[in-house]
This record gives sequence, structure tokens and C-alpha cells, in this order.
Amino acid sequence: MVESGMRYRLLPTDRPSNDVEQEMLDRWAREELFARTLHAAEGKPEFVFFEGPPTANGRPGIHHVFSRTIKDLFCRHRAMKGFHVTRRAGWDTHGLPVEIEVEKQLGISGKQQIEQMGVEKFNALCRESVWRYKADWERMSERIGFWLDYDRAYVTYTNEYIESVWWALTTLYDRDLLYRGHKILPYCPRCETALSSHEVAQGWKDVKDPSVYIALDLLPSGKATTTDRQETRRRILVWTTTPWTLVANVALAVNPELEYTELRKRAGDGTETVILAASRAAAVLGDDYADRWETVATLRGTDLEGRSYRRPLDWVGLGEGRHEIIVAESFVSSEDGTGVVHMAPAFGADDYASGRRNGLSFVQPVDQRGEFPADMPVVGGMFVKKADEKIIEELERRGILWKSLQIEHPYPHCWRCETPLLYYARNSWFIRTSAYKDAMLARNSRVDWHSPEMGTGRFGEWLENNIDWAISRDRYWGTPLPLWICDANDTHVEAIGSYALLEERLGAALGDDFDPHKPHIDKHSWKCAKCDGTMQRVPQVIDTWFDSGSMPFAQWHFPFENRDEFERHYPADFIAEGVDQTRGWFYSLLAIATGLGDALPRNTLAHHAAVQDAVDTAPFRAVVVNDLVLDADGMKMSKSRGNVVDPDEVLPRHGADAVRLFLVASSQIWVPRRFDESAIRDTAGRFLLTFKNVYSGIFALYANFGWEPSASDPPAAERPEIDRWILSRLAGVEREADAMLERYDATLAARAIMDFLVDDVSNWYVRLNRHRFYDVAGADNRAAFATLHEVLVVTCRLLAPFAPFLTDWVHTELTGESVHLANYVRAAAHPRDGGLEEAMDHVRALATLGRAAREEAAVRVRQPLQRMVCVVPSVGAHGSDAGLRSMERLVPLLADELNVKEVSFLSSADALVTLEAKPNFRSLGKKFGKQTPLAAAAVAALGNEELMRFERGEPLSISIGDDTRHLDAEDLAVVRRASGSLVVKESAGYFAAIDPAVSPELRSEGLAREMVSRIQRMRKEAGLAVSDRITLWIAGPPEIEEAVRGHQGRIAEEVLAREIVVGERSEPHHAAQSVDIDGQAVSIAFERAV
RNA sequence: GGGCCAUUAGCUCAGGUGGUUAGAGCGCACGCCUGAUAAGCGUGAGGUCCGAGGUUCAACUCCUCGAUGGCCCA
Repeated sequence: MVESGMRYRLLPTDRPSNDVEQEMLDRWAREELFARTLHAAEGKPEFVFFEGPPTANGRPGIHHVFSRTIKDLFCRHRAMKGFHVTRRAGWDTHGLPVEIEVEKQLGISGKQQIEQMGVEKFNALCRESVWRYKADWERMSERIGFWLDYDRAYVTYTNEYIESVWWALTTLYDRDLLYRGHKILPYCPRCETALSSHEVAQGWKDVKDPSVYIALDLLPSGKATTTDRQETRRRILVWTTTPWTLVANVALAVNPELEYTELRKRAGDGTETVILAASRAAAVLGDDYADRWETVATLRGTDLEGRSYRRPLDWVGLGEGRHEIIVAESFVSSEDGTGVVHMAPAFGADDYASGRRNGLSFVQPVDQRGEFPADMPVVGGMFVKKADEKIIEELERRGILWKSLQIEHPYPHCWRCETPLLYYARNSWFIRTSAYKDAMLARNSRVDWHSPEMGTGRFGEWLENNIDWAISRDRYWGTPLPLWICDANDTHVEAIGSYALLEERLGAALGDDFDPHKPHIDKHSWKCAKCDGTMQRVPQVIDTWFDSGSMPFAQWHFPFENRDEFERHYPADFIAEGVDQTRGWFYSLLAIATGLGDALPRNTLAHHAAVQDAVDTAPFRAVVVNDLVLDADGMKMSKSRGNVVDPDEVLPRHGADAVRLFLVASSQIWVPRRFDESAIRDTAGRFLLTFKNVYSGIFALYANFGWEPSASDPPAAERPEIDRWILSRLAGVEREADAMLERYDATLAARAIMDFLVDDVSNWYVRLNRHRFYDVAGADNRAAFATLHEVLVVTCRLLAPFAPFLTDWVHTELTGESVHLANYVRAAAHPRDGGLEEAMDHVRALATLGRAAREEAAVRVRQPLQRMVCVVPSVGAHGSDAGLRSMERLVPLLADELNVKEVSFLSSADALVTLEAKPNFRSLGKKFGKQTPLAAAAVAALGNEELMRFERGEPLSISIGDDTRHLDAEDLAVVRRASGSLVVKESAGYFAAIDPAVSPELRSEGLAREMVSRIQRMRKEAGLAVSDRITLWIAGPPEIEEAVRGHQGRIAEEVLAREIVVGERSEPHHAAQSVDIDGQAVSIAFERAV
């Protein structure tokens, strides 16, 4: 079959996808195709894409394949739409993840050990470690066809990048948006650093914690109440899930508005009472508490305010400030606990704020490693979370433990090392994001979020509750905070926004080997301009999210150079990342850009020209957020579960095209999807197989006999109906897919293209026209080849963003050009023909019913039948003959598909039809209201005669009780049902009726066709070429011999027989068979004719 | 504790503004085709639309309260 003159290469179905894709990867590399596409688009308008930088010290997973597929496909689409799409890679290289990796590598842990080995050495190792999986990332990205410019990748640890970040920080400082604060921060005692809220957001886990109720003695005071008797021991119930913080208890808080109750135990001597929120009594003391407790008094929170109590533990001194008093705070809730909150200002944000408001003393008996001082009784030197048990024992010993339970609740953990976080008062640097929250909201409102709920909901809510961004980190490997502080007066602060300024301060050049990282940068100091002190850099580095959020300008080393590049690439038209970036990169981009404001060019543009109110732009105009990839059972992938999918294994097995298509098409991008390998094969894999078969098994196979595009192909307008139909559909899908992608709906676009190729092209157009491809000669056949060629070329283009490998392979065969250099949509598409498409829909609906009718009549399709009568809804009822006429031209297709001689359409006049009425509930509902069901029943009961008159225009009315109303045309649909001896199938207003009678003539013709089928099969088995001519001998019962004689010409034509000899046995030829036809033995033999 | 998203056939998913018989693909059963053949096609059987209330002539659809799963937050 493979001939030297072969124009179109074939694609055998057993050639692995991986093999084809490797061929394309080689070709792309050899031809530098990515660079060529960029070059070809030079001078075209820019479609701006930002690559969110991954950290290359972790291995890429299948979820990275997902987000990278999305990035790639929209970039490819816009590139094919004529935009220039810069796609710079980027690497996020700083931060705790890197440090932890190095710690693991070295087998060390904690800051002390890092200091011991030396920060210089440690950071040098970090700088290397960052690239650990760089090759894996690049290989994975290349393998999935993600075109990204790795040669020009931006790297966040480079001097240039850091200088741009310094500029941003300094700009914020100069605008009073960067400040030093003291706040309670979530703190990781293992990493010995505070975490930002968006880091905390990533580390929530359900854990079991103690749930402890304690009863603290209320001390007598001047504020006497009726129950205030000396002999009564009054205790107040307090709840906590962090017993260790009781060590630092300095106050209790009650809600001033809340009602509290004082209860006395019915049994016992009655000298003891407890106090708690009235609404919590049942929950804390049991539903039947009233049986055991009597109410002594009802108090308001304000009644308790100012009272003294005895703290639970007395291991630390209380220092300055008020202590052991009850304060009133509105944040105290009555939804859990006892309505009384224990306050440790060093260990809670609310506590701290309340401490400031109420002048409470501040006790922090916990060191940087989260341990109590060694000299503390009972728990000295213990890690606080481990001390809970000891403390509970101690509370019990002291007789103040009321009850101790365990609860499971979410608690934040360090997102890298999984250590439970402590809330801890620390010195830190903040960006005053809360000062420009409204500006962020305004910019966000202009972002085109996919899905929209993500923007208004999840992200919007987050912004509404914005708190200042704690950006300093007490760590080593990161962008150093460019602030220098006077050692004599810490209000003398200077921000250094460029290396030039640093040199100026130092009065010396920095030199070629300058490294802005710790520890080198900390060596640089100078004399304070305001006093005699020395300016020393603050020790901290910054949150690595600030690095990545600075990429819009830092990737260009703006503002120090490349101003034009920045302006050309800001803001982004499009970004795409996983849902986990909502609080990560999406936020840091917006927070930094908004804070910098007009310091960035093009940062105050109205978002769309059409928008009237000129709202400032966000750094990204559209963002596509993908949700998680779950395993086949819907479980989250995690290393501990062992269900993580390795792209390196999956991609060669199924091919990147199939994986990409599966990820995009299986469900909307922003809902979680299950990654099931068998599902890939069954959906995307099968689709691609169909695509290959249409190209290779139909088009290429036969076109290689001599067809190629030429002027002798009939113009589209002169081609058969069905060719113009598929071209019309093609134009429709082209427009639809493009519109979907413009709207960032990749899923619907992919589905539209896939459905078109499978249903319209393969299952209908190709199947009905196969015979036209078996011979390249003839105008009708040339039309078919030209049509299918065009369909395939355009489909390749439509599909190219999703499946860039196979489409390019096929497109290059078809046109000699890479699909990735083609335009996504044709300049002049074939015009749509809505009438034709609608008529074809009717034909296909009737074909389905006709096949069902044949099945019911048990007559195989090869047996011709005489007639079929049809009804099409909305055609024929009210004289819409135009609809019928447009269908008439397609009738031969229907007759052919169902193998019937005549197809006719029923009208009311036809004796074969009975009319029935179907009620239209929507319009009847308006007229009849509650009576609608009765009216509908009345409509359905209307008879044939009444309906015939109604169709002729006579009025028709129905009566429900006393109510008689006229019916309008919209109240009912008249349907025609065929009656008589026909086999009828009906669906949604379509009727197909088949006459199952087989006359002797039809029988004969059926036998002839049966013979053709058998002979063809034999030809194939004998290994004949499609074009070989034969001489044929047929012998059998009279009925069959007669049928062969009667249809000799047609048989000869179909099986390419030069001669047919009937009734004589042949010589023992090389191909002879006795076949069984309807229980009769027939002898068939042939030889190749020369 | 709060917010968001799911829940429709064995599986994966569709189902504007409430309205006739809730659909598709896969899988399954049966069959067709036999020059796309390690392919292709058809027909069919499968559903308490998560549950309970409510609104309505009419609820998969709207409302309330729950359940389960997932994500996010305090």
C-alpha cells in the first residue's frame, strides 16, 4: 500500500501517540518553530501573558500539567489570532521551602544550626538547591508542548530582580505604606519565623486538641451583689483549647451585652456557685442541668466587668499593668465555650488588642523555639504544645479543672514543615494594605475572573477582610529588606531603593562580585545622617510572595532599564494558575501593583475603553483559575496517600495531546476533576483515534491515489448538498470555538470541536460519503476530497491549542505548513446555511427513527424496502412548504441511509395520518391557571376531525366546568401519527413509518446486494488491491442466480468484475468459497483479470 | 462557627428566564457493517434528579432546613 508517490503520509492506528509526539518535538526543535511563531508576529499587537513562577526545588506534578496546559492553550489561541505573545519563563527561587530542603539535605534543623554552619555557606547551598528539579520542569513543560521561553527566564534571586524589588519596597516606604509594627503573628517555632496570612491559609489541618473547662475563683470586691456572701465560693467557668497559654493568663473577658447566670448545685452544702453565659449552661453542664442546678442570679456582662479573680497558674511574674481582672469585650461569643474568654495578650490577636485597650500586663514566658523557660516549674523547657497534658494535670491538682475533653478542630500549621503554629507577639514589618483595600477592590472588580464566583466570592471576600501584609521574615535565603536603621535611635530609618544609592551611602563602588543576599549585605553600614549612630540593615528578609508579585516589573529590571518592554507588557491580558494561588500570587500581584499606583506606568488605565468610569486596572485583566486534580476516586493527591500521579509515566502512555484534552474537556476548568487513566483512554484517546482514522483511513489512504487540491475541484457552491452542509457546520464550529476561547471557556470550545468531528464529520459526513473516496476520478469525488481536506485543515487549526502535536502532524501533511503558523479562523469562511443545517437535523432525526423502525420490523438494512413516510415537527402543519422543499434535496441521503425506494412526507390530507393534539402547558397555564391540568387533558382528548377543522382555520374551544375558551395556535401542537400497516417510530414530534413488505423484486435486489458484500469480503481476504479487476463465477439456487443475472451490471460495477459467469462451476481457482445465504449454499469464485 | 462549590443513569458529565416524555458519551446487552478493520455504525435497557418541608395550576430548576463530599476562612 505504501507507494513511492505517496503524497500524504499515513498514520497507522498502532503507531503510539508518544512516537508521533516525539517526531513533532524533534521537528519543532530542529525548525525552532516557537521562535519562528514569535518572529512572524513581530510588530503585531501584544497579548500579554504573565507566567507565575514555580519553585524548581519540587518535582512537577500532574496538577502542574493542568495549569500549564491552560496557560499554553490560550496563549496559542491568541497567537493564532495574530497577536504577539511573549512567554517568558520564570523561577521563584527564594524562601522557606528552599531553606527547608537544604536543611533536610544537610540533616540539620533550626536557625541555631544554620548560624553555626554559617549563613554564607547555607545560602550558597540554597542558591544551588533551587535548581534541583529545573530539568524536570523544563522537560515536563516541553513534553506537554507548553511553549515557554526558558532562555530568557526571569530568576528572582538575581541582582537585577532584587534591585527592582528594592525599588518597589522603597517606593512603598516613601509612601508610608511600609511600617514597623508589633503584632500577634502566626509563628512557626520550628522555622522560627512569622508567617503571612496567605501562608497560614495553606496550612489548616484538623487536629485533636484538649478542650478544657476551668473554674476560677472570683474574688470579693466592693461591687457587691445580693449573692455576695463571704461564705460562698463563687467561681467563673472558662474554656480554652490551648491550656498552655493559661501560664500567661492575665485577664478574663466577658461580652458586656451577654446574659450570664450564676448557679448553685442542688445537692451539697450550697456554699459554692458557678457563673457562665446563660445560653451555654445546657451545653456545658448538660441538658438536664436545671435538675441539678438552681439559678441564684442573672447577671449582665457589665456586672462582671472589673471584678477580680485568681489566675489559674502562678509560675510567672506579672510585671507592669493590670491583671487578674475581668474586662468587657464585644468579640466574646456565646456560640461556644462558656461565654468567658481567657486572655493571654502575648498569644492571641484579640487578647493583644484588648491588652492594649485595657492596660493589661504583658507576659510572654515562651522563647523563640516555642519552649517554656528551663526554670519554670512543671513544664520548664518543654515545647508549649507538648505541655498541655502536664498543665491539665496541674490544674486538676489545684482543684480548678472543671472538665477536660478532646475536640477535633482545624488548626493552622506551617505550610512547609507542618509544625503547629503559635500565635505570638513579634516585631515585624508590614505593608499597609488595609489602607488601600478599597483601591484593591475597585481594581479587582475590573478583573475578568473565571469562574466569576472566584473573583467576587473567594477573592473578593478575602479582600474585604484584608489585614496588613506582614512581609518580613526572620530567615536567611530571601530578598533582604532594604531598610537601614540607626543603632542609636531606631526612628532613624532609611530605605535604599537602588544599588546606586547604596554605593552613594557607602561612598564606594559595590564591585562586580556584589551579592545583595545575607550575610554580605549586612556588612554594609554607614554613619547616620541625623545623629552619631551607625546605620545597620534590619536583619530580616522578605516574604517570597513579594518576589513573585513583583514580576510584572522586576522581570524587566524596571525602572532601571527596559521601560519600553515593561510598558508593552503591562498589565497582563491573561494569567492562569491553580486555586491555591488565590491568596498567593493573585493577591501579591494585586497588592503590590495597587500599592505602587502611579509609580508604575500604565497602572491607572481604565480597564476597558468601554467602561465609563475610569477605574484603575488590575495587573491582570483576565484570570483563569483551575481547581485541584483529584485521584480517580475523588481523593486529594498526596504523598502520604501514595496516589500522586507522575507526569513522566502518564504522558508517554497516553500522549500529551490526550492528557491535555482530557484535563480541559472533562469538566469545567474551575471545578475539581478526577484524574482517571482509563477515562483518558475512553474519552480523549478515543476522540483522537477517530480523528486519526478520518485523516488516515479515509482521506490520506485514498487521496494518495491521485487527488490533491487543484483548480479542477468544483467550487463549494457547486458541490453536493451534503458537502455544503458539512462546510456550513464547519464554519459554525469555527465561529463558536473561537468565541468560546475569546471568553476563556476552553471546556465548551473543546467539546464543540470534538462533537463536531465525531458526530458530524465521522459519523455522518464520512460514513455517508465513503463511496466517494474510493475513486479519485470524477467531479463528485473531487468535491468530496476537497471538502474533507478543508474540514480537516480547519479542524486541525481549531484543535491546535488543545492538542498541538497531532494537529500539527496532520496539518503539515495536508498543507505543507505548520498549524502553529496558521490563523485560527479563516479570513473568508464558507457562508452558513441555516436552512440546510436545520433540514439535515430533520433528516438525521428521521434516520434514527427509521433505523429503529427497521430494527422493530426485523429487516436488515441491506434488504431494500419500498417506502417510508415521515413527519417532521413544525414542517407541514401550517403550510410551511419551504421547509419541506429544502428537505427534499436531502431526501436521497435519507433513502440511501435507510435503503428505501421512496420517502414521502405526510400532510393532513393523507389518508395514512391521524391528527393528535399535544397541549402546550406554558401557554395553557396563562389562560387556565389552576385548571391547567384539566385543560391539558381536554386538549389531548381532541379528535381527528376537530383538529382537521382547526387546521383549516375554524375556531376551536374547550370547556372546563362552566368556563369555555377558544384555543389559539400556540396552545397546542398538532402532531401526525401514521396509521395502517406501517411500522412507526416517533420521538419529539418526528414520525418515521416504514413499509416492511418485501416484494419479490425487492428480495431479488437484496440478494444481489448480499452477493456484493460477500464478494467484497472475499476480495479483501484474497489480498486484492482496491483497483484490481476480476472475473467472477457464481453458482447457486435458482433464486440467487436469477438475482445475480437481474442485477449483473450493478454487481459488476461494484466488485470491479470484467465478466460474471452465472451457473457454471469454475476451475479450481485461487479464490473460491461456498457461502451460506439465508440457508442456501452459493459458490463464489474469482480470479484476477488481466 | 462562617463562606463558596458540588450532589442528575453503573461511571463522567449536560440540563437560558419554572412548562409536553430529564439528555449525551462511556460501560453494558443485542444487533448491523465488513475496502476506516487491533477500525466503523445502530438499537435498547438503565434515573425517588441527595433528603425533608415550602411557594406554584406546574419544581431537576425558586425558597427554607438538613445530609454527604470538596475547597476556603475564623
